[in-house]
Amino acid sequence: MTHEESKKNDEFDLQNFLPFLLNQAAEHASLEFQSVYKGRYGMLRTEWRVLFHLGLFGEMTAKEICERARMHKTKISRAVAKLEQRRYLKRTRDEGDRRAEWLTLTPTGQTVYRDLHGVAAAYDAKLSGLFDAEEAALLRKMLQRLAGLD
Amino acid sequence: MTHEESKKNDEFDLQNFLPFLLNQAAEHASLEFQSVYKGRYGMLRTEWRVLFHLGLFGEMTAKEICERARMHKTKISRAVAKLEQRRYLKRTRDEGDRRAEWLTLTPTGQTVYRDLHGVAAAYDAKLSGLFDAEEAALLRKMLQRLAGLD
DNA sequence: GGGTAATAGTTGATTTTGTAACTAACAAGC
DNA sequence: GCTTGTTAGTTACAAAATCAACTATTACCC
Repeated sequence: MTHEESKKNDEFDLQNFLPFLLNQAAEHASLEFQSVYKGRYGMLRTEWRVLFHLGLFGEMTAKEICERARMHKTKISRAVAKLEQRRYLKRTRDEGDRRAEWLTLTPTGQTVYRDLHGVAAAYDAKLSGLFDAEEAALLRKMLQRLAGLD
Repeated sequence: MTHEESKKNDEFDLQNFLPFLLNQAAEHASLEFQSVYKGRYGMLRTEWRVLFHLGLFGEMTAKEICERARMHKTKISRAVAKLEQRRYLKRTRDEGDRRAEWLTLTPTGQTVYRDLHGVAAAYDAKLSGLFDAEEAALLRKMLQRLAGLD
């Protein structure tokens, strides 16, 4: 059986398997933007995400970032350490519960955030521009559903 | 400024940033299925993908899998080694070009593939079932576009 | 209040991935 | 047919992700 035949017999092929497709799209969509925060600031994706959360939501604890970003706490812990080391954020112990600490961006961190936020917004617009407005809105809704975010 | 306020002021928020959304959806969608191939056969995602390619397309070289799956050749190389070790596939040198080798599933490999293929198809149907038919078709088309697969 | 369990966050060991350099085989030009 | 360049695939080393165990603190509850 040739490749073409086996493809035809199979109505379920790889190009249509949603987990695979989603992964390909996600990887591809991350690539271009990744080169910006990596290139300009030597940041990892984990670090970018933490920075982005703090920039968007203001003061947060590591635990809150875990939940929102759905990342493991060890990843957060190391990303926070790196961002602190670069003076992008500062930590403040919660005096009410001394296990927790509040994270906020320093002025430097905010500058970096604003820069990257701008790039991100532009890139998002570029991606959205592949579709017309209703399609793009529908896409977001479907992705949120698939991600279990609704 | 409270979290809610800062969210409202920002028309561009994280829940709508496509690379983030895509990533969340992809991770979430992979999770359930991942537990099957991991749990039943102790396979990694890379290995599952190679197995899937060979099952769907028949005989292939590592290079062809690289291109189709968009995975780096070292990942393929290691996944192939693992699958061979478990006797899921066998390699045959191409006598025309002795650098290349053809990979095919063994009967054992085919059995595993058929099992996982069934699970994957069912899971895909479940995910697609979150939307009506046209929406699901549109979603696939949009993801292919985002992935640069069209 | 003392013991047990739970929680926030960190650290260390293991596994997996990514990057570069490598081997072996082929190709092209002269 | 020898040199140079390219390609298929592997291996070695560095970077990063995962998993388990750990510290410090708080909550429960008898």
